Amino acid sequence: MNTSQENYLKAIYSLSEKSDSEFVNTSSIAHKLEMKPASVTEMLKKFEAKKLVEYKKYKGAKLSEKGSQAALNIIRKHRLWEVFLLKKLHFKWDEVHEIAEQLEHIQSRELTDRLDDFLENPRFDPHGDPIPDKHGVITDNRNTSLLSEMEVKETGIMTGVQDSSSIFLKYLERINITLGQRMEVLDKMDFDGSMILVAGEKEVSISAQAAQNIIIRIN
Amino acid sequence: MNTSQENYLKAIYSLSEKSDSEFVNTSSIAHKLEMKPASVTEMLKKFEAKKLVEYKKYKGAKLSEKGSQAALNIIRKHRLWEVFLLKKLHFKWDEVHEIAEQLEHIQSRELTDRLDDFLENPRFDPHGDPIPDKHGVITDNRNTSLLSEMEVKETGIMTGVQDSSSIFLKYLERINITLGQRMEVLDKMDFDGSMILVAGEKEVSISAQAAQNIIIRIN
DNA sequence: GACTTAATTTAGTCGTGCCTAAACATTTAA
DNA sequence: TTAAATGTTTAGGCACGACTAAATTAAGTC
Repeated sequence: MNTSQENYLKAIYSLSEKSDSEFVNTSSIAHKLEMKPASVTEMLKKFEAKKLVEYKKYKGAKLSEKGSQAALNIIRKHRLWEVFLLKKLHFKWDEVHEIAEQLEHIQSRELTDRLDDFLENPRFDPHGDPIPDKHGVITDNRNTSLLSEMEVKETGIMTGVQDSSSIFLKYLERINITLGQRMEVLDKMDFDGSMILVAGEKEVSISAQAAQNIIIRIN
Repeated sequence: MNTSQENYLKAIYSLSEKSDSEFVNTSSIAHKLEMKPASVTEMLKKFEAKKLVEYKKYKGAKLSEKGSQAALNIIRKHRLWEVFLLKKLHFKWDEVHEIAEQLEHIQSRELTDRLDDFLENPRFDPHGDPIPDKHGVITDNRNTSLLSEMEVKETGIMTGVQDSSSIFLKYLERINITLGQRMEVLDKMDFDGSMILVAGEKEVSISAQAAQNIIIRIN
């Protein structure tokens, strides 16, 4: 299993998380990995042979138990390294993703588990995503919703983002929105779907597009 | 520049360090990388085109300034990660090399420099090898010799090993020889070249082969 | 239900880094 | 100084993971 194949597994995992149907189709994987659908088809056939996925022609692929475990292991490594980069090396939260993309492919079970202990077994990464334990189990007890789905006067705490691209994270930092902040929805504008919030102490206006990418734990 | 090419650079660097002639030949590189000479020839031609080495047919290759800097950068990363694994994650000194072989290929200048600071700018790795600084400069002020070259009654401090294979390091651990230990040569046996030492507090017998792989700072 | 459109797969190609076998150059020894 | 032995390069091939273009299947529309 090399870096390329691990990236396929991650892509399939994250797409199947968000999609309603069981199978993820060829073109969505291709789009996510910035490759051509033809290349994806080839790889899916190889994965089928290795029993990492169930593959149905013209329908797509679904991770097997073995494939899921492999994907979760990579996600675990990615998120642990992100914590390391932020907490120990003091990177900013929009800088960690790119480097973790490389570190997640380091092969050593022992390393991952020791890193986990060194970081004192964090349960969430800097973007609020839960970190699978060494058995691949995610205990995500967040009662979550997207900011865009909240009603006026509802409150909650920002626990994560759906888009961890540098460009989005920089935007959030610029308008003083950070993880862990309590938020209350003051208004939703009919005009463009933008929202007015109290975030931290201040009043903030946020676009509909941004609100669709912010995860809130309601309470 | 990928992992394979970085390994070539490292191999050329370490061979040219030990050899007397300027150029390192094809077969020694091939032997070190466990590849066939034909493959090495091909890669050397690519490196020549990239101006990483000077390549002379039937003679071998010599790193250019650019090639040396690239090699030193990889060595710097390798040794810093070894320190991290030993000091922070509490791996044993014979376990760190293998994992550092992977970590050394992570590409991020910023990461390397931050790691250096996090580790408080160590000057030597767990095997006693000096760590190049961010400009690729090695300040190795050790007045070194091989244990095998010491005379009876000479003393010194063990500062490194030439062979960092797990099998050798385990052997040293088993006979209670560790880095930083003061050593005095009590006897050299004509029979097989083995040596009797005081290492730490105890008397130890060590084979000629092992003594050729132990670096001592004389004083 | 036939037809158009969109998605997917197949077939064939390419660059990379490795290989083997054969040709060639250099070194060593007679 | 030439012949043999050794080391190096060249030529051709292979697996891998990507691609394009063409063929095929599925889905949507009239």
